Amino acid sequence: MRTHRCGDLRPEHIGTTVSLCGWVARRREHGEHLAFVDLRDHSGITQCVVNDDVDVRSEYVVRITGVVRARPEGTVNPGLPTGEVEVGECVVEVLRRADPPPFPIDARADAVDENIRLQYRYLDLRRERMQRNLRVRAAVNSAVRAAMERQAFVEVETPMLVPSTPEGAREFLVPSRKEPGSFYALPQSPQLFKQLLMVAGVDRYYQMARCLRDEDLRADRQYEFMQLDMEMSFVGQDDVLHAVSEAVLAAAEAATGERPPPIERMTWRESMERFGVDKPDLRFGLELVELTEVFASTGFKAFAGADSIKAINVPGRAAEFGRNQLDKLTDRAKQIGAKGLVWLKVTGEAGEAGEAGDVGFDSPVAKFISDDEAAAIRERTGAVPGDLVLIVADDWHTTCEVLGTLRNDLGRPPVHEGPYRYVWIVEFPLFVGVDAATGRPKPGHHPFTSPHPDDVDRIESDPMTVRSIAYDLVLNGWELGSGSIRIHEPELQRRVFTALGISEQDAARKFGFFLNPFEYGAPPHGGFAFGLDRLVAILAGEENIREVIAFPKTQSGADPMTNAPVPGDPKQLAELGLRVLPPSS
RNA sequence: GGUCCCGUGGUGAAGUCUGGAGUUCACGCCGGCCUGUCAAGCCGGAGGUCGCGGGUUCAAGUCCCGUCGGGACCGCCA
Repeated sequence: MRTHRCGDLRPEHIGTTVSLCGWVARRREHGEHLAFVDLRDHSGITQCVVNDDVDVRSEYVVRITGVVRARPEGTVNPGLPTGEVEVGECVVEVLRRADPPPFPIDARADAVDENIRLQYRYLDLRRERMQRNLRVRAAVNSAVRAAMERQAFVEVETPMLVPSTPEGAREFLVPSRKEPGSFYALPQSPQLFKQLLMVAGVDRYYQMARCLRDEDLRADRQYEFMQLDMEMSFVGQDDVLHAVSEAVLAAAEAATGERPPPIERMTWRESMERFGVDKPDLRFGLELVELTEVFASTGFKAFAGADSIKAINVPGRAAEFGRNQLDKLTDRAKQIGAKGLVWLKVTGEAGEAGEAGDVGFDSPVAKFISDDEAAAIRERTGAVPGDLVLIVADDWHTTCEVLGTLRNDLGRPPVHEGPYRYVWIVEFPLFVGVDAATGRPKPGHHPFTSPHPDDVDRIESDPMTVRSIAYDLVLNGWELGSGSIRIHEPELQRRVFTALGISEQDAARKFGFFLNPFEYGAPPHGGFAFGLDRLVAILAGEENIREVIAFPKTQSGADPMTNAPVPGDPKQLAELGLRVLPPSS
């Protein structure tokens, strides 16, 4: 039907007769004998000149045949890739009339209520931005596959109907028709299967895996999402990191045209100390400053005896923060778990080089801070008049977390601004926090994660200090994915289970179908999984993964286009042996 | 489960704090004019359950209560 696409035509095509198919983006009529029709398809827009009366409206589907010619002097449109040429002597065939769309099919729809965009997603996707996002996604998928194939990974598909597993995210359940009252679960990840593929001798497995988790949705979380899932045998951490890096860097190059530099590494401990989070955004400063020693013998009650005292210095922004905003910062700090937040506005005149000058703090607690302490704060944070210093004193983890959150709130640029800063976070703790019910440590990654060999001795004596061979990949403050080297020896697995408070009977009951196969010869192995939606969103310059998913759900898990979810049909329910309870009051 | 923001012709906004006739702006839509425009221009027109329900009031888009929908976040996401 067509000889070219709407974004193809250039001066080199002048003189050729072409046929274009697409949607009418705009129509500019100048009386009966001259009209401009901008024709759009996924590749772009071309201006077509019609010298007859023509009845086309916005979004009509048409085929236009004409001759490519240079635009007359002074009418070139530099804003359009095809702007040096136009198609003249046009014959227009209307293939399908169209109702006026509910919103303009161009960048103006960026401002339209997202619910309406989702209700008419097929129109939203017709727009340049969304077409670009779909194609960035396709390019990333393709590059990732190619990188995995190059490295001798074998694509294996794992089932979507799996047994429910006790740990981890809430699962979607699928009722069994043949066994009423029994259910499949949809996989929150192919974790168990991929490790069994290692037992099976597959050696290197990968899959573009759809994962489903029935947890509340966020800007970076949907019920269903895609992971590059992979697992390797007879490897250590460096091998896994290298293989994943190849895929991620190839994907980045495919999306942006530029291959990023090798991905740097940082320990979890350093990330927490410097950035207060385990997914640091390295694009900006505002790093945490250590002050615990400064207040070792302080008279200030809020700081005395605190496990950890840290600060961030927000340069030059003291004046922005009135009492109201400072109260909001304090509320935010409390929301994260802090007992309070100390703020100091640095006042006065900085001294000449080497001189202290006449510098003070404007703060409700200024009178509790000694001159020596004040000088140490200024020296360590580098604070000068006009700066806002925020201090938290609490246990180490809370102090880091609160300031890390404030750091992000106060300094984090939009995700598409500035450079891409990839970083591996390594040496995560094996255990994180304590289970309120059992009083036992909780696994940081999952219960099959290998402890760091240097720390194995402390599993029993000092479990909370044991590091693991688990690692995360982080890009511009977003967690892209995580992985670990797995335990393949039963003795070590037993010790970790014991630390977790899982008895042998529990282990057999909960994980038996998974662990028994290891008895037939599990190779040392490890793997990784990273979220493709998140990677694509950042590479496409989007703040929200819904923008890179063709048909996403809203925050409440609904699809305004299909109206899913819908009430169960009584016949279907009966066949499945299900009865719906009335909503609890 | 919780906190905060939003809901006004097809679309986006103003109006809400401080109650007084569905008022306004831009885009779109319909009709007319127009031979070089390009998010064309000019003239005219149509289009509304102010998300929904209740309350206060002589009077509610505006105040109060509830509810539904959307978004950001906390919890949750081994």
